[in-house]
Amino acid sequence: MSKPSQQKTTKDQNGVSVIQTQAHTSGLQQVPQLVPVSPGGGGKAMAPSKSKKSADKESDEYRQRRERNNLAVKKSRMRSKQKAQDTQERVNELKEENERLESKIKLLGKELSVLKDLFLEHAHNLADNVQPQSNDGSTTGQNNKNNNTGQ
Amino acid sequence: MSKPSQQKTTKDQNGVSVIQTQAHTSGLQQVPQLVPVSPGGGGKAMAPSKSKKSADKESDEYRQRRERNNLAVKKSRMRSKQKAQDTQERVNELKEENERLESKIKLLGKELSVLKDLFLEHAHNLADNVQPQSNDGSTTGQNNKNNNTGQ
DNA sequence: ATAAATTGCGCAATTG
DNA sequence: GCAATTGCGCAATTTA
Repeated sequence: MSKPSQQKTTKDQNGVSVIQTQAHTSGLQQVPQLVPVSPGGGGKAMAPSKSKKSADKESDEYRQRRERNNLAVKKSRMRSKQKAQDTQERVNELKEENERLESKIKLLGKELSVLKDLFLEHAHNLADNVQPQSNDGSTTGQNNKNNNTGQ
Repeated sequence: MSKPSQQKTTKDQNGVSVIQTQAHTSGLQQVPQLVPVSPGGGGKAMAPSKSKKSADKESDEYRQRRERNNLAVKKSRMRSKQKAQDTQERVNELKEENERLESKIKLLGKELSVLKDLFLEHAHNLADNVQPQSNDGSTTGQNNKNNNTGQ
């Protein structure tokens, strides 16, 4: 998404950036104050006055644009962060759901197992009692042929 | 993941940076005006010379530290991004797994249903044939009492 | 006390 | 033209 353009790791593509902000803790320091101007090429040497519409710096226009952008940046970042958080939450939710589902599966498996056993038992009963009667009260011997551990 | 520490959302903990910015949204705007240094503390006014080891700027030390930090920052951000991506992937995986589990549940449910039906049928057969024999070849009437739609 | 890691922020180049 | 993104560097903090 969006090429990183060609911005090498050129250390300081910045050129200027610093305006005069800075100050800070360490006791502020001087002002960098530099005017970028174009580097080598055929720089147009526009007078420091207002060439055109004062697109230089300090321009009201400029300042305003910067501010707008800063705002947009902040917003964008906030959204980004939020999204990441949401994603994380989604992971947790899904994990929980997964556990629930697995529990359910286990349960169903057990139920199935029980029913199957019961079933087999009866089947055998029938087989054994092809001809009913007698055999006193034994609960019909339990046999164990198939352990039925499906899955 | 790392506490957000105590950084209020104070907007500009920066110190200065504000040039004249602010304003915005609602429209009001007031002049920021820098903060008057430390309140009660002992304001040490060290001359701009070399307060110790030239930790000012341009210092080799400074430059080196900056570079190191820049590197660290880059690394950190990369990791962060990667993590986010991984999280997203995890979401996808979990979603898939979820679907699989649900399928399995559905299947097991069906199996159970079948077995239960079969079971009931037999039970009824037995009940009807409390006294075996005769009754020719009818498959023992099928009754339908319980529809067994568990859960 | 120190170096590395994080985090908020502003700038500028791109994108859409 | 403008808002949204994105890479980058700075400085303040937090961790280790």
